[in-house]
Amino acid sequence: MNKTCTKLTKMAKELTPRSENYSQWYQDLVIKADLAENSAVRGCMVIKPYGYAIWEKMQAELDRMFKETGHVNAYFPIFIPKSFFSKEAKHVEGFAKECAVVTHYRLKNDPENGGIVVDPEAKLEEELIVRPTSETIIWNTYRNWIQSYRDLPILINQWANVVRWEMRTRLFLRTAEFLWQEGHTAHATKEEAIEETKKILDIYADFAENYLAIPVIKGTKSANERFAGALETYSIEALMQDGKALQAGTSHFLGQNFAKAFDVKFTGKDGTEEYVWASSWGVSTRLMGALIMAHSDDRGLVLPPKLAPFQVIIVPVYKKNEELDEISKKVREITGKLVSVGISVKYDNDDNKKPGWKFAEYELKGVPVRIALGPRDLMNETVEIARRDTLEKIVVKTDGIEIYVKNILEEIQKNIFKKALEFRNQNTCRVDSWEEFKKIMKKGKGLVSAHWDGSPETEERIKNETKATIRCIPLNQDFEEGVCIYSGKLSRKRVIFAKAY
RNA sequence: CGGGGUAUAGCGCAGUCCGGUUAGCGCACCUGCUUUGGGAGCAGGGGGUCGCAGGUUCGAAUCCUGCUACCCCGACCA
Repeated sequence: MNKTCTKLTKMAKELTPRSENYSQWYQDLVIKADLAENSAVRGCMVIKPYGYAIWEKMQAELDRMFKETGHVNAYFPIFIPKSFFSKEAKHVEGFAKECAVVTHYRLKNDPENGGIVVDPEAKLEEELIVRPTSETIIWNTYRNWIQSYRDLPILINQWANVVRWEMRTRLFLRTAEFLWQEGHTAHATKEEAIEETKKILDIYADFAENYLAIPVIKGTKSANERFAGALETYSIEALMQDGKALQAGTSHFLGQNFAKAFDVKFTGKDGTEEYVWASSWGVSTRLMGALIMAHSDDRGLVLPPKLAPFQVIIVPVYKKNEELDEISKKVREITGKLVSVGISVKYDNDDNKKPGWKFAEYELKGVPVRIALGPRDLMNETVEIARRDTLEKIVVKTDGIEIYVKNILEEIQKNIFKKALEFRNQNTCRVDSWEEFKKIMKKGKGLVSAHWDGSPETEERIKNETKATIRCIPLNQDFEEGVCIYSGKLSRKRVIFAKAY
């Protein structure tokens, strides 16, 4: 029984519930498009080259945004001594149940049964936790780096893998091991740390909307959903095509919790000693899942041009080899023009595959623009251009093609965001009665904006009765008098409810 | 950890109820010819410890027992 396909088939159902042949296309997508396949390791993923190229594009853009705002990259160990981990009470409570633990450092041959066993002699004095997140080991390090206000702020980001031994995994959305970036900043004042937390949230929202082309809602988390060890968790929340919400990125204001746990103090200008203020923030390969689930259609992926490993695929159509030579010559000319305006291009002149096969293949891979070029075009000085988002085809003159394609790419980027936004608008509603709320949640689709009395108990009861959770308390909203949908108590704000991944 | 399912070629599956020659089908793969503007056609070919270990039987993919792995629904989840 193939794990990959079963899992992906299921995921495809979630992606495109309206599609009849989802499983076929998604298997094709993932296996042929090299997005990912499950490895033998429980709940982990293999990201194949094409999928990884998308991740690299994301990395590159985010990295640039971080650096433009004064952040630098560094790297810390994957192993965290157990004692570090338990220093912040809430933190350990939040992560203890999902940690991989290293207890030994050596194997040896098994003389009795053959094979290899863990050498009992090689037991570690202190167990090591495979990082589920790096706050503890980083703050333990920061203690040695920070003495004075002159050492602050520290604005460090780390690109790394982390392991969370989830009871249940979902491809891309919740894997046992995932790749991410985690920022860990240290500040002299509370205000500065909060400002940093919000600044990063803005970067994430900007990235989600302008690169991933996924509209997001910025907000704060309720106490129940807050990061273990944070005073405030900000997040961006997105709506997937199956109507479920996805937390796409988080930015945490940690207060002085970790500074206190790891005794990180600094001397201020006035000579007084104070604990350092902190933020931490991250986005992960979950964004790959978001990208797939937000835009895919029955033909496969739809990639925003800004994140496509290549934006244009050129497919030659020919019968004889001499024709291919002619076409290839023309393609070199066209490629040169496209590259000159910053467009990335791939030319697929593989003789083993027919044009029709290639058309379908690159649609699965979500390549934004396809250019087909055959003898007919050579004669007329034209090419056929096809858009992935609308599937429209049009024949245009090769003269000035670079401007034409550049415009199309920009249009696609805007258009898929617009589509996603329209979908979200259609699937978001304001609800003021408990009966209506229950009815909507029974269908389990979409975002619901409703009043909540602010108590964790009410939140818990709503969750138990409907499976809906508070995704976030949106920022920048006007106060609005109302009554809690569940308890009837007074409320001054609406919050976003949804079923979530 | 509870409930339900699955395990047969690289992938997707049929065959299991009711045991019986040489275990099939589609895709993929290899060879040849014809094809090439939307996943080509024909002909031929290769590939299997039927999840593992026992048992019943003249005979087991099929029945029995045990085990393992995976999937789904819960519990859990920044």
